[in-house]
Amino acid sequence: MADPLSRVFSALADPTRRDIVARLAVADATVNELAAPYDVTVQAVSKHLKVLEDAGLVSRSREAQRRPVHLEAEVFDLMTTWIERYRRQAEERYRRLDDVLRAMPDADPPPQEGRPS
Amino acid sequence: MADPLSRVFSALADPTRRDIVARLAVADATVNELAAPYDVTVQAVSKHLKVLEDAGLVSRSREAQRRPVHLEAEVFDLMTTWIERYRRQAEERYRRLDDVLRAMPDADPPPQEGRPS
DNA sequence: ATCGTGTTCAACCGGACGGTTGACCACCAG
DNA sequence: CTGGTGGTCAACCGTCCGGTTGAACACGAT
Repeated sequence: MADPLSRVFSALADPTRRDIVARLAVADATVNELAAPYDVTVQAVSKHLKVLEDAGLVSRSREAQRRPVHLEAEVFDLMTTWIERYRRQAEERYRRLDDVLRAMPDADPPPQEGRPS
Repeated sequence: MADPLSRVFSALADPTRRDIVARLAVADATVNELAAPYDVTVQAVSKHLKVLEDAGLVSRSREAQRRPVHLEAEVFDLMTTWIERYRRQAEERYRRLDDVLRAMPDADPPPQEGRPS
């Protein structure tokens, strides 16, 4: 699974990982701090962090023997760009469809047009 | 995996599924039409559509014996809301950190502080 | 009633995933 | 150098996932 977009989406598909991101948005934290709230082993959390790191969502710097984890928020743009693109496209399509329906040449009269909001 | 957010992220973690969404943003299509470009079986695509449907990204209406697939773009908001929330939070955190650094009272001069860029 | 087309269901397979345990490495403190 | 603490690596386990094949279902056409 090479492509970055897949990695990011996949990384955020896990609730624990999303929660970790949420907490890192507040403040950097060490692996042990991050693992504390969950009832899984520290190793499991370390794995989660590796997934987040591979997705570019997180970076670990070395500070003495601790490895503080830091949220790398730029990658979010990758997703929002993708999402917005197709959301817009779909909305545009609605608009166009409405136009077509409204301009119906002589077909059966469209009652009040189907898609209000 | 009950929660909607996980389902949406997970659904979009697959490149084929993202491509399907991209194509559905342009126009509705049947399963066979959707399957044509890929070198996988129709059944596989049908499975992909089920995943997208369970995530609320897609709906299938019955029209004669065909089952046209339609993109349901509202679910995108679920993701963008989540993403924006933490992106903002992280940015806010940066801003605040900068303020603190700039207002450094008289503490020992922080060499360069750990995180430049 | 029968055929053809479009779609889905069911069973199976290999590989990835989330989790565990146990050993190991890196580093500071005595 | 000997611990102790924070973190990772490695091997293993059960489950999910994307794919296949083969059969079934739904419906229009003949």
